[in-house]
Amino acid sequence: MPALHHGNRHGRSEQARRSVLEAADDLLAERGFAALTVEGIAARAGVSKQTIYRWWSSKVDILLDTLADDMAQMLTPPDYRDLRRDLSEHLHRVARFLTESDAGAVYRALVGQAQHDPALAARLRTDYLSEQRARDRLPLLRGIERGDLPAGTDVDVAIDRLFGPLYLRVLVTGEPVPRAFTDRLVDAYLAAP
Amino acid sequence: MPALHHGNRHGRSEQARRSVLEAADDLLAERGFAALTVEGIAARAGVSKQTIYRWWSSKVDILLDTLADDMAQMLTPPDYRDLRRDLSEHLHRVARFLTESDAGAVYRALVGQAQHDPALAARLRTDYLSEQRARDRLPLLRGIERGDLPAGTDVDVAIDRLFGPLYLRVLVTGEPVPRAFTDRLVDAYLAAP
Amino acid sequence: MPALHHGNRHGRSEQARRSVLEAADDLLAERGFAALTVEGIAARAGVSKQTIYRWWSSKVDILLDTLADDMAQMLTPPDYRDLRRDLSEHLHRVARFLTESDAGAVYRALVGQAQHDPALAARLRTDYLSEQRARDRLPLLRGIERGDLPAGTDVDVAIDRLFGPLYLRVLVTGEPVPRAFTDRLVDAYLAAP
Amino acid sequence: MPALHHGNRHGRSEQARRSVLEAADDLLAERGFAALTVEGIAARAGVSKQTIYRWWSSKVDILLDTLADDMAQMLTPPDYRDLRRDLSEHLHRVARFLTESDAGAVYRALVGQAQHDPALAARLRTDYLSEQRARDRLPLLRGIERGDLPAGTDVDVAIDRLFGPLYLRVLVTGEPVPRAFTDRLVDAYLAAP
DNA sequence: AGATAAACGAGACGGTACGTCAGGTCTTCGC
DNA sequence: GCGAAGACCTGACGTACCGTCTCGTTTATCT
Repeated sequence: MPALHHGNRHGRSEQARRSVLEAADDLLAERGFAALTVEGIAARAGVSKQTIYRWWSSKVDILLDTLADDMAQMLTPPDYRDLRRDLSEHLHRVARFLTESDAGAVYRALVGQAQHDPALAARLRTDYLSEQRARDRLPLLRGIERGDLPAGTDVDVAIDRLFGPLYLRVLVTGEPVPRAFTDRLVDAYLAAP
Repeated sequence: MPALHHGNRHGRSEQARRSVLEAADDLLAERGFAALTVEGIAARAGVSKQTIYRWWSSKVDILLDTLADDMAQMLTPPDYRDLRRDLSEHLHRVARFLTESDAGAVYRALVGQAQHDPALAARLRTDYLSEQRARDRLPLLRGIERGDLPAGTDVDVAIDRLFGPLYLRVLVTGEPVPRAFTDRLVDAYLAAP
Repeated sequence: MPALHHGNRHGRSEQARRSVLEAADDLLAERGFAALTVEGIAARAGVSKQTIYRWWSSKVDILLDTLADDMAQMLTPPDYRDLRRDLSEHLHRVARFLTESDAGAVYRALVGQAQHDPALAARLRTDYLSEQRARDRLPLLRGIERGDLPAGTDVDVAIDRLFGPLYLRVLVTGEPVPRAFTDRLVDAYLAAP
Repeated sequence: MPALHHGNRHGRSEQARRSVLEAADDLLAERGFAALTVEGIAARAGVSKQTIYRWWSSKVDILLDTLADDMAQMLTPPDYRDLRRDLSEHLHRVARFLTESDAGAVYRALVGQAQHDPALAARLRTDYLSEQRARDRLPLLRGIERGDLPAGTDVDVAIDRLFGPLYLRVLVTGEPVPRAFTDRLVDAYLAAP
């Protein structure tokens, strides 16, 4: 059995890194963002505060770190070679990510915090949202290639129309986002693309 | 000249109330929500902390108080007896409210905070968003009455489709929301209501 | 029963002040200066760190505060109208203060700390030692007045000769300071004043 | 030129040892004992913390190490075969050691620290002060041998009387210790030995 | 000429305490 | 009785060092 890692010459402890990310995730889920503290994360992770501050600049920074992998994994659109189905499935997955997954809770917390913190907003956009936007474009671009959509289609506006109502419900009104709702958005878009 | 009010036997000081609301508004605009503290508001307003806690439960509560009047004032839709024009104008006003006004900044801060604070989320929805939703429905209801829209139109989905993309830009991507964009949303909606 | 004091407009809590001084004294006696921390004092006194820092600048400052009264009380020389007896008694009292009393332990800790901290050294000298020096002079001045000592006696050197050996044992060699020893110092001084 | 030493099989690096002792001495002189840290010494000496902890147990231990040689060198009493002159010269040297030399600063810091640290106090006494006491006795013992002092002279009390006032000024009152003062102590002692 | 093993630098680790800040509560006194 | 003032306890902040630990390198000595 490998002894517990207590630092070495070549870089950080992967063990400590994982403990921190898991502790942050768990505490966010259990108590919410407002009750999330660096001290609490350190205690839960069995890690010293200094170790956290050595590698992350704030609790927000930790949450961003937990988010990186999950988003690409969960939010890559499928390719059924069928525009309607691709959109329907992708929207549904995004809806489930946002409303049901732990990573979605992290994401909502960060978007909320970004309303108070322009630096976080900028970082979210350049590092996360732009990649997600690139993934969201894929089904539409494939649709244009196949001729299912007109050549001149404004893909960004399409994405705003398809996903905007979903974010409105998730972030503002708190209404549920069932498949019937997301499918209706697809219908509306395809009726007047 | 009447001396500054320092308490009396007949109800609260309107002066203190206004100082607090203004101070909160100003500090939010100047430094942002994260730097907004009850102590800072008290100092700026020339009021004691106790006075604030006597009448409001938190800084969020103060901001809610500043919001109440402004929203009804700024976000009541006009009535040109023309569905397209009503929607276009109303969406444009909402966009300007959200992106340019001080009250809009307060609103965004509160929606952000609501991501971390379920009690605030609930209060926002019951006390503010539902009223706003009622105002948003008016142009569409009038359109249905006039026969500009089919009788079975789902007004709530319509609102989600019209305003969702706008919120997506404001709260998430940070992209501007020019009139051209909001008009395009109206076009898309009217093309497939 | 009077409720516990939790602050008021005019002045500090005497209760908090006493708790802190007692806690500091106790902890010094129990664990020594090195283990004395502001956090520990706060916890023991049932007081917040903030309250300590509001009124004292450091643990050293607290200890100085505990010392003020005790020194004048314990170290005022008696007046038997007899030089030898006055000196003998005063030296003995100083020796007991330094070696046996709690206040003496505080004093030794502060003199020790003053070796590392010039600001403390200066403060000790101006605020405490100079007053003690004034008290130490009294028996000798009375002896000069009575003609028991020559008019030109250098009182300060006399004090150095009488008390120096005592401090050497207390601070450096750690040897005991019995009455036989202090009396011998008095004898030696009176033999060649 | 030999490359910098990075360890060898048998025995420690003399270079590292010297760097550490010098760094500790310099930092004590520059910033004082309170600001002296093992990390600071390591950085200044170009040595790793581990190397320090391998050979010394604390910063105090390092300072003790710097002191060992210096004391014997500087504080061995001369032998002029003249009691008054021997004592006068030795007292003067001790005074200069304590007040003017770097080693004296180290010594004062350690005596200060010993007030908070019984283990250090014990070690200082057994390893350093007893040797110094042996040196201090020499002039007096020679005086007794020569018949300059009575055979029954209590040498330890003599040392306390001669050196005590000096320590009082150095450690407590901070007054200067000029030759006139030390000579006066010798006069007083010889007048009533 | 290796192989070995002690001592080295670097630096990450779990901790303790620091001194500061804001939160929310309580008490006094002036108007 | 309201409001200003401000002291209080609580709890988290981010920092400085502590003393421990591993790692990969260097180098004197022993095969």
